[in-house]
Amino acid sequence: MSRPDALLPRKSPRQRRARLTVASLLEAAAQLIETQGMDGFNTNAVAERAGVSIGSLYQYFPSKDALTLALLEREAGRFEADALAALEAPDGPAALRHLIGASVRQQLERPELARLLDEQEGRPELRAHLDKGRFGQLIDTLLQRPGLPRQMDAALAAADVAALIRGLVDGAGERRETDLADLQRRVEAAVFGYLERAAAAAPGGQGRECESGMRAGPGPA
Amino acid sequence: MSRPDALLPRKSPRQRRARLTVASLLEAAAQLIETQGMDGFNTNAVAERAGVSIGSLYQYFPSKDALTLALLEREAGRFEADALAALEAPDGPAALRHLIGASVRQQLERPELARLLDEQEGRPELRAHLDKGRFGQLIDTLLQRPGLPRQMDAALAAADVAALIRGLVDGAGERRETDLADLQRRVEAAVFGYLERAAAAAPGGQGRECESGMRAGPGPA
Amino acid sequence: MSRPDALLPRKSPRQRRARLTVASLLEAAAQLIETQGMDGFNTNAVAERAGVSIGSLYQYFPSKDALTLALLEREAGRFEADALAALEAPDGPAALRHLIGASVRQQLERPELARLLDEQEGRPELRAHLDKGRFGQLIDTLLQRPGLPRQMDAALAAADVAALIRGLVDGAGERRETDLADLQRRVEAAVFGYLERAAAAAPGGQGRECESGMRAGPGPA
Amino acid sequence: MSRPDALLPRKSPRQRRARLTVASLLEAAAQLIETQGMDGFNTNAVAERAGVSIGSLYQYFPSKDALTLALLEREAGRFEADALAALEAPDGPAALRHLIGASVRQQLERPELARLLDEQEGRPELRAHLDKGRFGQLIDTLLQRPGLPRQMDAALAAADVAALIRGLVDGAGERRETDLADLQRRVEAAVFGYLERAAAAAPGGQGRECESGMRAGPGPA
DNA sequence: CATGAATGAGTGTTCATTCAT
DNA sequence: TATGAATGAACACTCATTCAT
Repeated sequence: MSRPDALLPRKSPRQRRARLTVASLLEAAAQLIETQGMDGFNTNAVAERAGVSIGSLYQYFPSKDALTLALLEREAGRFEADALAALEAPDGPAALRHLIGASVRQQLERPELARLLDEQEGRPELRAHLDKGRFGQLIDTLLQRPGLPRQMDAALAAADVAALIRGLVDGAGERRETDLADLQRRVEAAVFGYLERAAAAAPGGQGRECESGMRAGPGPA
Repeated sequence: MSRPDALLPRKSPRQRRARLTVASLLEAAAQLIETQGMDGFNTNAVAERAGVSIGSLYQYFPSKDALTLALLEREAGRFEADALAALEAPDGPAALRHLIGASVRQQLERPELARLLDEQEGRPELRAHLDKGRFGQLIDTLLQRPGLPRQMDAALAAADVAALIRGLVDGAGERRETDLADLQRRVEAAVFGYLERAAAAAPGGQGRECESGMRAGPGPA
Repeated sequence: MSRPDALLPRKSPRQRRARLTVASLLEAAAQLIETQGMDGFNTNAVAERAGVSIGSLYQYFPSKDALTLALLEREAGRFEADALAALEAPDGPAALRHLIGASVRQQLERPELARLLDEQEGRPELRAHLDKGRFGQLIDTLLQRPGLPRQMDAALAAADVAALIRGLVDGAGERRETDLADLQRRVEAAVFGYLERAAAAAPGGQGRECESGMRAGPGPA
Repeated sequence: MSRPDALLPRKSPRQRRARLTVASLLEAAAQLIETQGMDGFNTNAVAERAGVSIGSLYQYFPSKDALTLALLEREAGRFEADALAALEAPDGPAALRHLIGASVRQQLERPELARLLDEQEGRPELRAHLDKGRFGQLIDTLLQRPGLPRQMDAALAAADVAALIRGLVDGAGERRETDLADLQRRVEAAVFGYLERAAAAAPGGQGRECESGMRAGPGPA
């Protein structure tokens, strides 16, 4: 907590072995969080499960928070790899649908992990170091796409959409839902419903879009 | 964690002094959680801030979790006192609007507390002892009211609406929003949008309601 | 008390330093029990007297009971190292005399420690994990040797002899006796007297042994 | 621990109600010790089980040790009421047999209580205030009676006999024996065996008594 | 006198982090 | 560089005892 860089990985692993070590540490952390909750997530246990000494863990991560952060980023990366394809969708609704799909997939793949990491993102120590709103920014971008109702405050709408997606998928995860398609359908209902009505509430909103392409299309594979 | 009743209050305060002690303990816990996050929430600190000895805390709460639970219930009680009025609203939309209002008020009054307590509700040790889904059940009831689109799976829809409200208000709390009316408007957009579209998606959905009383009315007092 | 393995040593010390740590912890525990009684036996004090941090104690002993158990076993080991030679004695009486000698030596060496540890053995949490009756079993074996009166219920007789030895030497320890030879003489009187008379009481007991080799011989060195 | 009289009952209960309160406190203590071991024996629990406030407990007993002591004395009194009849026995062996009978009865009636209280007697804080060796003194007296082998050191022999009886009956209690007659038989074997041989070992011991009235008679009623 | 709320030193235990080897 | 022994601040919780009501 002392040094300002206490959250950055201590060194980028250049050698292959080092990269492997880092990867096993992250996966060990993920598994512990999944199976035992945040209570079971302690550095000694992570090291042990990774088959590495606690000293080695601190070679690569200067603090527990740094490890948490790295895991958060690993998951964010996985999500983005999936979500960025949304940018290539033909129009706004399709793009948004793809993004929702990515969220749903991410969540239902490792629900407990996703949910608990979501909570960690709220921790003040981590928030500062998080590419915060990368998710929100992506949505922000997509909301500009044609075919979606123009929002008064785009950033706010993006944040709302992000929060709304997160709330729904976390809830589904807690209930151990597994039906991706159904969840996708409901999230789309909420997102597109919100966009339409929030926009409409603004003076001069465009009711016309009520029957636009926003109506549930085929959705992503 | 030893006894099964380790979460029930240890003894009910009979004397006035005792009731005061319990109240200060709960409020001290609330304040600590608000100002320092869950990290600052430890039994010794709670007792100190309440101006009471640690022994007194354990006279009334057999464990830290019991204290957390009691706080959770205190807040749930406050919410319900506000929310139950929804049952007296003339129709479904009005009732739902009132419920959303209660949620928004609760959240924006003590945003950090509300958010962190929401997270605590997810802890397995507590979930079991929680009147789980009191919120969801209330919504479930309201969704049956006339004026709202009939949902295929009412319980699921209720859970979704609950998750969606919670996601949006938590997000607003994190961003330290203070404009209750605007937040209310957006949550209504999401909720009514979801209900309409989720219902519509079901075969034989009723497009007619698109212009029904669900459209933003004056909102709750 | 939580995990079932909370009494097994947590990890075996591999490095020399670790072995030293464990040994000092055990000896510190022994000394505290000796000098301050069980009241002074608390983990923090043990660690401090051992010149080790409390954390180190818990590296090797998962709980206070585990430490107690280990100490119990250390002492049992010392006793057995001495007592097992009894098996090589030429006949029953000689063997029994040797065993009594070992008991007497053990007791008078560190009387308070021996007495208090004896009491600990009775604690339910520990009894389960104790090679219970190793002492009794040894006696059981010796009682089969020639030259000793045959007992009706050998196991019961063995238990009685064990209890009787323990009672006498504990009592002597409490009185701070130091004359090993005299104590040995009296314990032999009780043990052989018991064996002869308990056997005689059974129908067809052999009064003949009244003047056998059971009469106090020279005893062990 | 401060006042020198911290172990004496704070006041002799004169009124009938007070005597009742004291009695229920003692019995509550006894039951807690029996059922939960010394761990369950704490002042608050005793008061609660006795149906009395903790404040009242401290009205009658200035400290926990005072309560323990009083319980110890209650049990000693019960024992003596039974044992003193031994003084009226016609000869030494009969008297001793009666004493053994009293010990056996006392032990098997409430074995766990008896055993744990025996251990408490060893506590330094209590030993000082105990009519120590009332048991030993009684034996001492009995050993002077005709018909028993003369011992060199009568006090030592008495202590040995006491320790030996206690060891055997405690052991039997731990094994949850219930056959009073058999236990009595074995204790007599040990006691008389010890007396005969310990005496015989002294120069000029009287082998003659080998077949004296010490041989197991009918035993006490 | 009885009550029971309040006290607080004390105890067992955890876990992030350091550093000698 | 990797190891794992060691550290110690921090924390949950207990219980003998006091004292205002």
